[in-house]
Amino acid sequence: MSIAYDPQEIEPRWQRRWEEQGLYQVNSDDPRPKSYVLCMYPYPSGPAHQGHVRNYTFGDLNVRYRTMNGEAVLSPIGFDSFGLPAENAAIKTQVHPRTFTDARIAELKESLSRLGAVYDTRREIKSHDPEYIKWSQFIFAKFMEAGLAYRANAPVNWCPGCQTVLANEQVLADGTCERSGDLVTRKNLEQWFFKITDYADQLLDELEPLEWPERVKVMQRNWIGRSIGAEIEIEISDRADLDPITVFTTRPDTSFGITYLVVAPEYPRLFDIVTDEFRDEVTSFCAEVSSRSDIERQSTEMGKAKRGVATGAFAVNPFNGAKVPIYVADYVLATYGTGAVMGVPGEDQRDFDFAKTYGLPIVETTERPEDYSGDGAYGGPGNKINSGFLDGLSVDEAKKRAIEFLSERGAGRPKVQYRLRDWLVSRQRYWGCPIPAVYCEECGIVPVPLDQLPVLAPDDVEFLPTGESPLARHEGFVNTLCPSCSRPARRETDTMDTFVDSSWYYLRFCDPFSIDKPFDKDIVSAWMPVDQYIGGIEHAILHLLYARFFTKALSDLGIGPSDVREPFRRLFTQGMIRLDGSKMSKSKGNLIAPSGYFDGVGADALRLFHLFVGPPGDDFDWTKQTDEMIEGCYRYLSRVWRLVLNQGESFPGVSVASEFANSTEADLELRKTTHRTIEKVTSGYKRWAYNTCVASLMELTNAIYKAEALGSSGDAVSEAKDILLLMLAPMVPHITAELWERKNGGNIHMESWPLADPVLLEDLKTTLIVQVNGKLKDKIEVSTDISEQEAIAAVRALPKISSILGDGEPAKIIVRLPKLVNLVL
RNA sequence: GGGCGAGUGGCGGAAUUGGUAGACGCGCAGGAUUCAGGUUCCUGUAUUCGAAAGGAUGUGGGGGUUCAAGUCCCCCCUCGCCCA
Repeated sequence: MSIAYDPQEIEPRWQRRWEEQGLYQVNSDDPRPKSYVLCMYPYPSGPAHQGHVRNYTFGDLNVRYRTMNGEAVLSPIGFDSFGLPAENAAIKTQVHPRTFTDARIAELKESLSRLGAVYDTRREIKSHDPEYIKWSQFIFAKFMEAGLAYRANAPVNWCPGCQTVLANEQVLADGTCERSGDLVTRKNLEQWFFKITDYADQLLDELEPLEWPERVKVMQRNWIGRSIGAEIEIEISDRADLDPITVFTTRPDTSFGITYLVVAPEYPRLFDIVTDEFRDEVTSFCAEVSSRSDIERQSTEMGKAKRGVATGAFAVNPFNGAKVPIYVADYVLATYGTGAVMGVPGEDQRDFDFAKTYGLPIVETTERPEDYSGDGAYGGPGNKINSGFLDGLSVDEAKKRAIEFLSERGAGRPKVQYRLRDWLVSRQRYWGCPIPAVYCEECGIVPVPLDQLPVLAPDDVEFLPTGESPLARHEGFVNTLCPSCSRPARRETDTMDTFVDSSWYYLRFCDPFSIDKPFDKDIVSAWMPVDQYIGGIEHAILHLLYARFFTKALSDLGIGPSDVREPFRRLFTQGMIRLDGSKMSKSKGNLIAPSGYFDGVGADALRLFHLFVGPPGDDFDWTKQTDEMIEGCYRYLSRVWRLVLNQGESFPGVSVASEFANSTEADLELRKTTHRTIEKVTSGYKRWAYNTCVASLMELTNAIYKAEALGSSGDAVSEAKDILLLMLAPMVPHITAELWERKNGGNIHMESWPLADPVLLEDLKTTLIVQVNGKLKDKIEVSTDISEQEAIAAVRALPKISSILGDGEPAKIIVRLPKLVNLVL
């Protein structure tokens, strides 16, 4: 009896060997077909949790599987090491964020290493590394030169908890900060933006061919929110001194149904429009609205809160000359469209509700379908009515005709509107990449030139909970010379959103060795796009949209290769791990830390569990039963261990068919099972159905045990064991490497993925299902080339069937050879 | 309110094209091994009627299409996510 399976002895040994051997170091001149497998850039929060384990198990499995399929696989790892937690810790403990972060990185690296994940370690990247900062800043400066980075005064999201400005994407649906949970407020501040809206159309259109989960694509489409419609200039009645109000609408066909106009409380010219009589009321209304969140304001359920007040002014409908009142209402946002909308209560539910509340007329301009029974607004198709020259046209025809009418009169134009806003990138924080800009009284805003990069934040700063960046208080940092005219100037003290760092790291991974540029275009072109990107669904909008924007912008600026327009060809979003029963919270932390499992059942058993527990894309609940299931995985691996080491003799290599000339019946059965398993498991790997791969491999294991008991020959058994190990190798690398070396010598992960012998996949016999009225009655073994007559005769001969039939005849016989015969009585 | 996804034993889940529902594992029960516990091995395990043979029912609920529905169609319920 061999010594027992001891992961504590095996795993560290192999982890050391993989690191020493550098097997997963690849170069761009590798003759093998290239591929690129990447897990999303992790924030180093300390030792890995089970979510990491799942993520990096999928990543490592893909790297090893592709390598066994003959590809040169780029498998890098790095750390998204800037961010608030390190700075918050600094404020609390006065430990420098770098010290704190480096310690967390070391812990996460240790976890990944103990998981058995393999990387090209030469390519490691850290966002806070001066080399990386330099090129992030270089890109920012290039964006400035190209007008893609600009400063603007804008109403911004301010989180009082984080004491910083947030991007729209970082504000949750309920108006709270995604990080701290505090209610986000509005502030007018001058900030840095990236002009992502320039790329709105490309970001939308080029989403189509990507092999991404459909729901991620849908989320991005919604986020970009392209709507096609028209801008209409609406004159203010009896106020020739005022410019018209511009409204945006996707439904110009409903223009004859305009019964009022609404502007946002923040509408810039609101107080030009308001008549003296209404001025006080409007003023107090606006003050009241400013305390409501956008979400509240857009909600359709507001209870009794006042949604709007009249301004006393009137507008003239350019279509029919009708005078309609102008209101100010909270449900119109200044930041979307023009900050003014036309009120069409007949066809828009929110307008309908508003009109009802304020006693405004409602005009229907679309003929309702005959069976229509709704009593609110109707937004569906139908012919136009009450619409002058549009009457009788369909909605689409009327849209076109209405835009023509406006264009002819200079009262409007076709217009495409986006929901996507420019990306607010400046943060009033210390632990981020400093924005490389200098304010000079003579030269204005000047980007810091390449030869003065990186701009590094000084270490001798005070971390205080004031909300002001420590950089702003550091005289030595703030005071500088203008790079352009050398006069005294002031340095920008804001840092970049950390999403900037994660927007180009995958490009740097292709060529982290360049010292005179962020990366070499040709080398990037050789590896990109990422063939398999793996991460959580929580990044469906933010990170993935920003990275796509960067890829396109860098390509246009000539920094990235012209042929790489999309970063991630295929995306897999893994399911989340939830903790069952949020009540038992105190033990949670301990429950999900993987280190206890590494120390106990080993990394292989934990990896196997994550692969086996269910479909990789599904969420799963971590429960009390989970430990027992992990134990089961460990038991299975022990079983494989005993199976492989208990053989009498060792057969090197995977055997070929000719060596099996004298096989017995049991051998043939085992070989068929083995080769059918190759088919099933290979297809499972391709479909990310790893849970069923594990099941099939367990079945194969059971079959080998059985075959040995039945006296199968060594060759068939040895072949089956080899193939079992090869197919387990990407999943549980340590035990398979150990067993392969002991059994056959050599490195299993450099072996080729097994191919099924087509001869062994052919079935001579199969199970034929016998049904009566579609219900299963019996099964018979038949040869696969059985004829219809033979099949029917065999079915009739069954005692069960003949007793059911008696003297009667079936009304109909359905035959699907060679699988099924159904007698219909 | 709109869109997308899901609902299968005590539990996690299987079932490419409609054709053996519950693979595989966990748990549980019985047996063998063991001084004993653990380990390991074998057997059983959807529900229900039955001593058994065997029968009936069964994939959230209700209809439908079909020789045949977890799978396709319609309505409804519950949960999750995204957008309002």
